[in-house]
Amino acid sequence: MPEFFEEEEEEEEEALPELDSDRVVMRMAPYPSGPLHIGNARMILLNDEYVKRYNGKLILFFDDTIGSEQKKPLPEAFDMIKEGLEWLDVDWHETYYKSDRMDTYYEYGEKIIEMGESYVCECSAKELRERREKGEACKHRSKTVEQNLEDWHAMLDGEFKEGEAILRLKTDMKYPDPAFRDRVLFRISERTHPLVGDEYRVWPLLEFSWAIDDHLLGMTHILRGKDLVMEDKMEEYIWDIFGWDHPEFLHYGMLRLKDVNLSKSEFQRKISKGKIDGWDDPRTWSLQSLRRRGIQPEALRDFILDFGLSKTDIEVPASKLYAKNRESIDIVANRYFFVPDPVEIELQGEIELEKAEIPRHPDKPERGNRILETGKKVFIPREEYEEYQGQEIRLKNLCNLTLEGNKGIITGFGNKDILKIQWLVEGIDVEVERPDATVEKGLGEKNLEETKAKDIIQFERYGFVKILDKEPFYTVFGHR
RNA sequence: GCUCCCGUAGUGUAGUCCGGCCAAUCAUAUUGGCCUCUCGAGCCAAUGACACGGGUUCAAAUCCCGUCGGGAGCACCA
Repeated sequence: MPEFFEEEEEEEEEALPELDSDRVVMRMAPYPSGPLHIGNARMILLNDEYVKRYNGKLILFFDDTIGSEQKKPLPEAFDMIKEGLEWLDVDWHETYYKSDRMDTYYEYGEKIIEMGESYVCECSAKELRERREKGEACKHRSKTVEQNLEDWHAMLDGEFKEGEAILRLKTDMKYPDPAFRDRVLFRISERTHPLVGDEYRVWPLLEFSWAIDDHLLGMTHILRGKDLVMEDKMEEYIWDIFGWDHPEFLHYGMLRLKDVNLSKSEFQRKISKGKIDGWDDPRTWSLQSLRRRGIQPEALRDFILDFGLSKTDIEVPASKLYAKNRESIDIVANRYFFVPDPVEIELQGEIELEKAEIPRHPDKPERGNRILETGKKVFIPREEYEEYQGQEIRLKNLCNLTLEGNKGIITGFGNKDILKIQWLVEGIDVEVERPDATVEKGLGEKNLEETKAKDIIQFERYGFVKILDKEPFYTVFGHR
């Protein structure tokens, strides 16, 4: 067993490119608008994997600037993110908050104005966009350093309202990449921050705050998605202004799960409107929701690390994650019968067996058998009841029968190579929460009483579920 | 439209930097067989790819040019 794992880890590491460095300091920078979800896992696990491999330092850096109206920091997100990291077995060494470092950003913001590299712009967002497109500078660009410093202090002192003034970097309005023309460094926001309240009204944008912090905290490697490649150039531009060394950038492409939507802010809206129960709703694909479904952290890690560091955009079906997870849980999950949407049928003929004995796990006989009562009246799933009318099927470990309406005419008892289905003569009410958040009801065998909450079990022919509650018996569906 | 990135089997991925050891790796998927009283697991086998077109070279998945396709950015979000 240990050998098996060692081997697998070595392969995993070889899949990642080597870093050309003997010292590694990296950071994960989640934005606290909700818990981490499977889409963030790539950023997290790649960082963690590299740092562990090089015995480096990993910093958790909450990117909690004020955000936007559509993307707000959420007070409970901070703890949910840490909870997700712990679940994923990520080791980090220090924790920082952007909102805690505002004075540092102001200090360097002022420096960059003094160096004549930035200016306070009073254009509206619309004007700015139009000029950026045309490559035209506005009149504010040519102000003197003294005027800019004065306006900057006016911004800080609250003399401008939200949207009335911003600090922009002087790159070049003719720069070929329109995205790079005089980007915004600071802007005014009158929203209340969940940690620092109304203490600040001028907030840095990520490019500036990162340029400062990545240098100040001695980052050696910066891992980010392809969607943020332009931030590389911004950071380099700012580092050059201050004459600082450049850390190395690593990029990964966009990861999409087929048929799964992964927007944190969208879920934030739905949750606040009450359309979704909470952050562990299976539809959110948050780490919390995956844990709830019985996904194992090592399966997720395996799944993600398999993609390596490629810049290719990928779309993978969730079934790939399930395949990994099955490797982890198949051997631990004991088997039980669950009859979804049960239909009662009456057996015709003599029943030979008083009890049916079925192993708890087909590959682990040492776990013993579970015993099921037999009887004339048997519940079977409606799906098979309807689909196999007139055909011979087998009640697993009990008997063969031909379905004739609500009657089951017994044809024999020996094992036979026909469809085998689960059945019960008695049982307890069981609910299964499906990945689409609907709840399927059915009958579960009485032996389920021997299980514990949090156990992962398999309902034969149905799939793996995690037990959440025993009274009432409530489970969450993981996958087949 | 402009800028940047990417393009290996159904899906991912190794190999691309430093051309030959690549008639191309591994996983997953699919199909068939074995095993198993689950549509689970396991075992064995098969299927299946270098986007296209030029060029350089004794030799190209690998280098160069072009084309096509996909993605990202062009927010006072991250």
